[in-house]
Amino acid sequence: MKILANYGIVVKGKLFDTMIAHYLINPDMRHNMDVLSETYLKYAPKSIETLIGKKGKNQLSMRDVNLEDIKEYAAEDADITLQLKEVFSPILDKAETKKLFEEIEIPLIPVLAAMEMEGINLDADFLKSMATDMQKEIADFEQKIYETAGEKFNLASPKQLGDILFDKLKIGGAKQKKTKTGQYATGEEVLSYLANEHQIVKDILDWRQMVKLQNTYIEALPNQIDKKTGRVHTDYMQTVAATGRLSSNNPNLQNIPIRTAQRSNAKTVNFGIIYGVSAFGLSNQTSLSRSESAALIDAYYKTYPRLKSFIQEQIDFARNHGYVQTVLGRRRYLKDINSANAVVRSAAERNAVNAPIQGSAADIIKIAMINIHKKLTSENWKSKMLLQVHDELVFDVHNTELEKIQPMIKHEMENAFELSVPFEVEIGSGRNWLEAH
DNA sequence: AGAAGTCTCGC
DNA sequence: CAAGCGAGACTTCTT
Repeated sequence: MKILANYGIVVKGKLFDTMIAHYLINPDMRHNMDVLSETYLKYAPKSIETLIGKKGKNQLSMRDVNLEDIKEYAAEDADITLQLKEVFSPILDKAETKKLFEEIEIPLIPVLAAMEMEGINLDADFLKSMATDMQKEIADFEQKIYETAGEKFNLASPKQLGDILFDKLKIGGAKQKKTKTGQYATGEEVLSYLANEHQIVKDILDWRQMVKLQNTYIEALPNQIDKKTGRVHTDYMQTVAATGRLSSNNPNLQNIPIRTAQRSNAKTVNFGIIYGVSAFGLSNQTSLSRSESAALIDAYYKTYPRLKSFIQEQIDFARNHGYVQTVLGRRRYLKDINSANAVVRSAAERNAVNAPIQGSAADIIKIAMINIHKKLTSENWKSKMLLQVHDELVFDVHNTELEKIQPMIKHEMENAFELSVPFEVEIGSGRNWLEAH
């Protein structure tokens, strides 16, 4: 989807793979992991209280704060500094955490504020014409679906849809998955499984995708354009995600569909295994059978003996200390790690593995952002940093700086923090976000 | 009006 | 039972 009308560059770091390799101390691992899982999946069908806050509390927005105030970020009267201090207060006595607070989170505030205030350009004309085309297509699909169903109903209601599909049309037989409230489940996973049973299921999947794009992005984003600046200005939340990631809202610019290709099979497998996916879960997602999935997971552990011990070490550490931590000492407290309830405890154990990987990646890109912003301002670059999407930074680049700025940004990303393995970074440019990928 | 539930977009 | 972290659109239930 074409979003930016500016010239932009995107820098994307292999943060997830790098963090795993770092923790497992095997520099070649990220490549081997791809090869291994691709080998297994080659013939498979495609189908296949943290340190920094709690959800809903202490949400920080940079939008309403005067940039000049933020620049004086150490000042006691800066709202955000006070809020951050409140969130951090229980752990400010710990030396390592104090360092994280003072050297990462506080210096990040003016960086985020500048990005929010800079805003981002939307190609409003393009979105408008896209909305018109999309509206027509959505209406056509609705017509077709209602005809097939033999009645009109609220297609956006999973409840009504479930009754039509499973009670009236009796698709997929008698035994259908239910949600926790007892209505039929009609999620993507369920419908994809039934797609070959009835054309209406395929149509509903297509309709859902179009409506999602239309309502969440194509029509919603232009409404978020600021009248004064003509751009959209997201709010970055610094104290929401349990792992230390940022989040973005009003609008969320971290979930813009920028590429149609999802995640590769290898990625799905790597991702799942590190986070403790079961054979059941993997087979659901990849169309591998349960036993094939179990064999794949087993092969992973055999190929990477450090993987199992890393997982066990994280769990043991969490049991002993009540928290796990990232490379910079960012903590995630896991109150359920010793729970008697196996489901609850297992979830905490997966958190113990996930948090240091996801959180360390967040630490490292934050350092890179601070350093890049420092260079952009002190060296009087005209280009601006616009967005952060977890492992990716997006810049609005002045034409004259296009060649010169790329090595600088790449270098700052790759060298933000020294790990036991190199951190690989890709960089691309284009006239909009899509082209730059 | 607000909360809860369901679903789907991103990394 | 069954992969981590988010935001948000929409429907339905509760107050």
